Amino acid sequence: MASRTIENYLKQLWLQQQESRGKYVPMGKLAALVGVTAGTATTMVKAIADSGLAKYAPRAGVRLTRAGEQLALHVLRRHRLLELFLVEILGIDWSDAHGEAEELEHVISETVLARIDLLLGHPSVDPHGDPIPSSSGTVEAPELCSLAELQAGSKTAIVRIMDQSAEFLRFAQTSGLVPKAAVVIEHNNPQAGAISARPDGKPPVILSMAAAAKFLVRPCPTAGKQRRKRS
Amino acid sequence: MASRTIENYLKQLWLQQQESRGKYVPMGKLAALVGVTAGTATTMVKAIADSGLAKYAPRAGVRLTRAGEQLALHVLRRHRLLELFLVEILGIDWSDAHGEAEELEHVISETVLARIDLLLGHPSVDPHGDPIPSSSGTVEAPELCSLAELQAGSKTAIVRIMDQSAEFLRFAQTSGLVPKAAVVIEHNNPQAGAISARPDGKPPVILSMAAAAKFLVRPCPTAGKQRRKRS
DNA sequence: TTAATTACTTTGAATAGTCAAAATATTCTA
DNA sequence: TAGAATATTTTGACTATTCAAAGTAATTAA
Repeated sequence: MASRTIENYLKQLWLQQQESRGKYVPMGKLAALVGVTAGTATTMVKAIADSGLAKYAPRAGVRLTRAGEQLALHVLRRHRLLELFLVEILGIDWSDAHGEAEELEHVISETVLARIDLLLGHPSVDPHGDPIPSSSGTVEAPELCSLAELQAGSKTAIVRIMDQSAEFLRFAQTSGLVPKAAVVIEHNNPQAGAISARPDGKPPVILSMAAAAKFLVRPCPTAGKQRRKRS
Repeated sequence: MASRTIENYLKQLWLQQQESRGKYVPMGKLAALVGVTAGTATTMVKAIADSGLAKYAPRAGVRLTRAGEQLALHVLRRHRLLELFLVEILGIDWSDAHGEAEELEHVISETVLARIDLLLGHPSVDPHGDPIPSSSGTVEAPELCSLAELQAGSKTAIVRIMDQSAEFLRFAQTSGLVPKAAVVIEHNNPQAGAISARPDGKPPVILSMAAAAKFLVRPCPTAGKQRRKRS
């Protein structure tokens, strides 16, 4: 099977492809994500491409093949199920779960994974709201908008958080901006470059647009409303 | 810290030293336990000795230093807590738990281990009855005798099983010879080279002396009884 | 006490993964 | 469009771990 190292490259590649809508991922980007030098990434990617898991275009970048995507999704499934397991069953801190899962995802067996999945009741999202790929290697991520896109006065609920760093998650938790939390937008003036959001039963939180964009919510402003607004 | 590989060498070394009462472990033995060639073991052991975790005497063998023992015990603690966790919490088969734990023991963090320990209620033995070293690196294994040493008619209870192989454990389980099971010795004629033991509520099981020796029990024949028998 | 067997060590080579630095492209800027 | 700046690839080297095979020591047997 694929080594730990290769599993990591594939996973990062998949995640990055989501961001960049399937475009070729540049070497420098991949190298940074995996945490190696660009030269190392080039070497590894050529090996990965040789084994049929990715397509490599010199100086353009890399893209996963179907087989590569499948493998990446299996790693991601392990990762996300483990995160949820660590938080729900073992009571590990939300902000630490990601790091712990990074290690475990490469050594957990199918058998153990199946038990975890069962114990958690075949969950569909991890503690950050990220969808858990199915065991057959499919994911559906619903289209969501972010806190930054909501007008003052809107009521919505956090669904997903697009930042796995322990610091950001700690901030999100103490602010009350966790998945399933109800939130009211108090101020959102585009000129100000920041918004104020009030989680249910908590004091309002000021967020830069960049930070607000990391919180995906539902419901969104309706298409109708948006259209009316634009016209 | 120590690599996975080195952790494995140390663990096997510790286990073997228990068997051989602290004597130097010969290279061939260690190599077989770790699953490498003797040449590889020699190379690794020299490196381990250089880092102060073991004492290496060419052509005589290896022995752990105090530091090496400590490290080995931490690995063993992880291993045994994980085994119990896999069986108790995840419902993994008894006979599979050992193999699964072999992998996990090298990647589990102190934090996760502490949660597992807590969840299990700070247990003192793993599913095979092997004692779990404390977090400060101490183990006490009570002196036990084996099924093979009991006379016909004795009643006792299985405490520990000295074989981790999945096949043997499957056999033990289907026979009802599991830790805590009450057992009556029905026949034990030294000339026959085999005994018959009946677990509570199960049909009797025939065991070779070698197999019977793998089941450690309590209570043992009393010293008094033994003396009387010998005289 | 020599010879044979067995155990152990050494040597040379291989693999996976990595980095630093040099060489090459590409893109951006003026 | 000629540099300059930036990104990528290549090269050479290094670490950790392994094996096979050759060499060496110790033990056993005759």
